[in-house]
Amino acid sequence: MYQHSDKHLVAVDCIIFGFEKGSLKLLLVKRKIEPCCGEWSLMGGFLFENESLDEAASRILKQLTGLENVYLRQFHAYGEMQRDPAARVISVAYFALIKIREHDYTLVQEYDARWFPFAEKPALIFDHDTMVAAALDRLRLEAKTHPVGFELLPEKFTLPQFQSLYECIYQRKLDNRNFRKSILSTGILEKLDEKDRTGSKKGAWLYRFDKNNYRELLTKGFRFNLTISE
Amino acid sequence: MYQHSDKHLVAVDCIIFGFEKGSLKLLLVKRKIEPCCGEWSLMGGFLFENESLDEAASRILKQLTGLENVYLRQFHAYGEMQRDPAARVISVAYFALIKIREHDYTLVQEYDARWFPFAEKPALIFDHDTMVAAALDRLRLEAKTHPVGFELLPEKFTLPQFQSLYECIYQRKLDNRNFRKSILSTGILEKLDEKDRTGSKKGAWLYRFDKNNYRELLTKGFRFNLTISE
DNA sequence: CCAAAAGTGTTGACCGTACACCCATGA
DNA sequence: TCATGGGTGTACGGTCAACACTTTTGG
Repeated sequence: MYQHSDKHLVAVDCIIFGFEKGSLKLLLVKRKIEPCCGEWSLMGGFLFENESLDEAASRILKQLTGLENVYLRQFHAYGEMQRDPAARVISVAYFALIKIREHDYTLVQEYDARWFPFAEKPALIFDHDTMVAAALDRLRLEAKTHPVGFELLPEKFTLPQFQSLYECIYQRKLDNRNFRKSILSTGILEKLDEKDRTGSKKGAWLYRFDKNNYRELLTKGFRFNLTISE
Repeated sequence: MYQHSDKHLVAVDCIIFGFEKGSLKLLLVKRKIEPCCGEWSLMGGFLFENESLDEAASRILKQLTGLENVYLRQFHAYGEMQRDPAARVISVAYFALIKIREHDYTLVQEYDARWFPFAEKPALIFDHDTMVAAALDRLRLEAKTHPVGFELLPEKFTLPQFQSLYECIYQRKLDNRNFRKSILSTGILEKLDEKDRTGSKKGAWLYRFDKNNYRELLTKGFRFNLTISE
């Protein structure tokens, strides 16, 4: 079947988001092959004959971070003729949300990779800047209607941290009273009996994402909906 | 470069939406090649060496409908190993919104294609049912925040038609007073001095999408936002 | 005791939603 | 004159947005 049709190189590129010290970060690698060897790029790789696109994305993410079973979503396929000057390559882009503290630092070093705060991101090869911009758009969309913030924070986190994450994602100051009200009113945060005193002398209460209650609420028709007006 | 990497067949499949006689429709073709010859499927084709994904989608849409420059958006790439039993094929899915009256009926006949009301859609080959469901989800998302309804209606249309379209998309009855209020308040509809009397004896006023005013409004920070609660 | 971050309530404006009757016309 | 679909306005409740001071504690 289909013998006479053209075949193509298919790549998968991963936009890897993290959050640390109050800023949203991006994991980038220094490219080791031509063309554009030595320049910054997204982590990517070619699709194998015997794996699905999702499997390829997981494989590539694991290669660089050591992580599995993290939040990873396809968001767009890029297929312009000249996007890679060396060859005609179709690239399917995925974005991942990971907890920075949990990834494998040694792997990142091996790959000559680095975490960049979003604001300090260098120019990337090919159409990777476009991909990053699209991924951020998608993240913004997701973060309003799904509790994805938790994917980027450690298991225990404070409300000021949580708010700061949203402020990074939307590049905007939020009112802390309104933010707390709306996030707490969802009932998906579990307040712990511990404080985090690294950020202040008074200390901030730690919370945990109550996944079970979230699932429970979903079945009752609840929809996560943080209102952040554009 | 990249000599040792696997190459793949890449297809593009189009979910083609239309709206006619108060129902949302889907343009499907009867497949002419094995496997699954004779079964209903989406219109698709393989990506050529010398065209981008978007170009392939336009080409394939034009092949079947004769239309160019219509609303056409990529929404997902499908890459499961076994999705096509005959070969390993990556498929990039696009959805199109067209005005049924404007398409080329003879082409559709040549291809053994047919418009199906959404509710009467037959089972499709491979993962095409999944694609259709995903496309509808995407259409619902789009229709809330972008004035895509106009892509499916003739240039001049009545408010009852417009409302009926939204009722089809969201599978729900809407209150006509509220619907009119919200759509008219956007200021992107231009009321014409004509009535359409095909639907009733009284006749309904015809409107036209005021594209220029819409663009104008966008620059002023306006965002289309029809509130249709899930 | 002071600096620095955490935490806490109220009000007004706007928006979404619910709801029922009259109008115009051709048959 | 009647059946059919087209068109119209209001009131209530809930949600969003704006806003400033007190608390805690380590240094």
